[in-house]
Amino acid sequence: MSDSATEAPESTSAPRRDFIRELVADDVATGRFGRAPATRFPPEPNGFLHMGHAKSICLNFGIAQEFGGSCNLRFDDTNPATEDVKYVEAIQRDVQWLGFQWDNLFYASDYFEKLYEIAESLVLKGKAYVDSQNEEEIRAGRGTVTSAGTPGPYRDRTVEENLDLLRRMRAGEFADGTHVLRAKIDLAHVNMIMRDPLLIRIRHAHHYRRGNDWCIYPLYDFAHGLSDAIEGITRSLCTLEFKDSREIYDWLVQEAGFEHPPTQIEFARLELDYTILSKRKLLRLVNEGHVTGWDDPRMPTIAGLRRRGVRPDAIREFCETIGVARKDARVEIAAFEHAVRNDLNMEVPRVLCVLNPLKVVLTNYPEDLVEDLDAPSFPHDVPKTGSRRMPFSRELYVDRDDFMEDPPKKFYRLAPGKEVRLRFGYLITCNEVVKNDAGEVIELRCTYDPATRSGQAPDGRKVQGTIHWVSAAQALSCEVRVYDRLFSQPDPDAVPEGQDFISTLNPQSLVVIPDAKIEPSVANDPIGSRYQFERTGYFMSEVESSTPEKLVFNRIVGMRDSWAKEVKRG
RNA sequence: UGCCCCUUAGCUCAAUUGGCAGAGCGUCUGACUCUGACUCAGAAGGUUCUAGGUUCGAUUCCUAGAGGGGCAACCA
Repeated sequence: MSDSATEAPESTSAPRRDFIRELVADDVATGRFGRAPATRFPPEPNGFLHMGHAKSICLNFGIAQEFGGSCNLRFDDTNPATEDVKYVEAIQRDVQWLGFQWDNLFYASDYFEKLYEIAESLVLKGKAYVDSQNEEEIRAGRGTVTSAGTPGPYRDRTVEENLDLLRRMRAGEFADGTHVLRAKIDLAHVNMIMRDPLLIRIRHAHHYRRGNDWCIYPLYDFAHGLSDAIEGITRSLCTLEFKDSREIYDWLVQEAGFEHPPTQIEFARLELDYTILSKRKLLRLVNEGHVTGWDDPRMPTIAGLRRRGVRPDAIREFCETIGVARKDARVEIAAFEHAVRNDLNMEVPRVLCVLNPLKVVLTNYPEDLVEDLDAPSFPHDVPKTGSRRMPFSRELYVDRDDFMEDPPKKFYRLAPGKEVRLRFGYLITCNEVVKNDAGEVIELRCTYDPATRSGQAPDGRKVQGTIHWVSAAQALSCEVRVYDRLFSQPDPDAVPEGQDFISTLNPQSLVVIPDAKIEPSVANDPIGSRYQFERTGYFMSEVESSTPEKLVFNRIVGMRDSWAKEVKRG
């Protein structure tokens, strides 16, 4: 009587929302902003996008989609020294590849005029002034976290003088660093950011979009919130380290007179085990040649993951599962790998490839016979169909890992006197081990059971192990690049004094196998095709490196491997 | 030693806003299997950072403390 399952409160799959989505839902319910939810993804074009950005992209574009709002892509290009069109192009490509389309494409550098007008209006209201102290003097005047700052000698310049100076700054009359525009707030404010923050600095530099039109450039705090406001953003999502900036954000949009201005919400930036998500550090890896470029398949960049073979669906799925919160978070790489496998498992065809070939001769198989075995491309639980033919002959290759001369108890692969099943083929038994002078195993001599072509033994005997193989004569030679985590410890930055994250680079992050053997059925597939190499992992033929003569495969991710765990345990 | 933020299972997050602490991933066990994969079933895993307080009742509210993080760039 107690098990009246029908009565259970059908836990309506209530959309579990994070705190940001709660706020946005509330915005919609109350009409707080008087407009549909509007977000933006605002990268500075000074590097390639990485997984951390993917989290932000999924959040910003996701919210726009879910609430019928809009999301802009805005380049926060206010620093001429670091930015470049090549990054602008890469970022657009990566966002689209991830599956998102912006409602508007904007550049903060297009707001320079508008921002300058706001600057003049602040001066006119006595809310901003031109400071002519040098960098050190300004820093000293700001005080410390435990002591108040002190007003500098230029703080009380007249509006006329400030306006004149600001206009001459813009006109290019002054050298870099001689003057700066500051908001006039409070040098003793408990929030350091509010101690007369710098708004505009002089930089006689070439900007990749504005050329030499401008010699004054707005700083982040001045440009960011106002750019949001200009675009009619409702919620400005950023990472936790900007928490203290919220106060100046609010101050500026208010002083600039925006109605229903946007509001900043901070969330935790993503940190991933065994890798680094910092554009500055990734740039170092590129510049110092530790990787081949921003799109090196070991890089946590979108471009690197794409080249590795990861599909955008997996990245989006991953971003959804990690959620968003206000607490610093280091996510296990296993969670990402799970998302990648989960995505690929249902999508890609199976194929057999022997990474470390060991020759097997079937001594009782006819010399010249080549059979054509039928092999389904998907397992029973993947709702896809298709199959290919696999040649089978007297000489085969199997993987060295699948043979042990003196195996432990639970090793159910090939060993002297033991029988295994060849995937899609026959049962074979190892009779003889051939070694070279150095004592290395170079060939196995086996017999096959002709009655087991179905994979079943007519007498009903059970065979524990099934291994993959290829026919030696027909197999294609290929290169396989086995990628592993870039760093050898979970937190690459956790190093002894005097060292840095470079010292924790994993020397085994790339292992090249120059001569692997793959079944011939893949010969005519388009380069860039993804596969599961059965029992080995997921792979993609790489467009950048493959040639018609020799395919090059990247390992996207290995299979979950409980045997490896068993071995590790001893 | 100022201000602000954070602390719930190994990890990431929940807990209908004060009412029996849950999910996914990971781990382990078993079932299934021509992939040691997938799938399925189950288990272990918690002093909700600590100490007080308010309350019939606190993960939730208050106070103090501890630990972690952010802020003193003419970077973003």
